Amino acid sequence: MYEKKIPLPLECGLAMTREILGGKWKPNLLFAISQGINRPSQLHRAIPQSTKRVLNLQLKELEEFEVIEKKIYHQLPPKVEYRLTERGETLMPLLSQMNEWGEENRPFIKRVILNRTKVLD
Amino acid sequence: MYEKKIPLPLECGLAMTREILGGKWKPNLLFAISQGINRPSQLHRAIPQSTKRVLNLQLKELEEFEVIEKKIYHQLPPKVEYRLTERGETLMPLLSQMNEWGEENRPFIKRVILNRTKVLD
DNA sequence: CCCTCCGGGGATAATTTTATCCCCTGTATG
DNA sequence: CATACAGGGGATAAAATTATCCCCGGAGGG
Repeated sequence: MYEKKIPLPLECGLAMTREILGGKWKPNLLFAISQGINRPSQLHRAIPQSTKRVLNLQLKELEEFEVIEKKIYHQLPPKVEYRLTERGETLMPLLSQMNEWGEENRPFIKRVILNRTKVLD
Repeated sequence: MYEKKIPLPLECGLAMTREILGGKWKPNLLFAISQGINRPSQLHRAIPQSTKRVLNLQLKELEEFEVIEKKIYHQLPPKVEYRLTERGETLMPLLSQMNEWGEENRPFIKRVILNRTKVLD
């Protein structure tokens, strides 16, 4: 994993949460897993904008912080399942709120983003 | 501002929220402003790990998405005050939860982070 | 005159995060 | 044999975000 050169503020709750949920696809992954979409290939199909590779990296970090658990079935073809840990469960309310707030404000935010380039017509 | 080359999923609530709160210091800024620490120099003193420059950039983005408002008093010495907009107020519950979750899990997260390098003893 | 404070930002570097590309084991199916 | 599926990851590039450096105007106090 990439080793940070700039230490992050370990005494700040906000920074801690950011460390867990800050990854681009982490919230989506957690959300999906909580809904039972818990196998790597399923997750990739659920989030096709990303790549297996990247999703694996983010999953690994979620696992490192014990927010999800990985179960490997030593079979052929291989089978892997992720699921939320207890700690992970405690994140769900937060995720829901993030999603709700985003949905409620989406129309506006979208407009702002699109207007950043449109103005140049 | 930097113009993104990879378009973000405009139909996803989580992505929208990330767009607003994703900046490294944005949650801290919002939190501080909500507490009445609302002048640029005060904010910088409250978040000395960052720089005026960087804080200004992030404040500008928060302003762009109408989460905060900037009031400029044309005086000498100049005076500027930020405050939450209505939209910004709706973020506060989210921020509180992020902070709480982070605080509750801080000991553990901290340990994980520190152990990433310590193992090499 | 020098330093401090208030506010600001251009230019550029460094860091961090994501993406891309391609290869791997092994089974099954056309 | 080729392709698809299940799982995985090294190497490297690109993108995005943060940091650093230094300068600006103007007022005020030693």
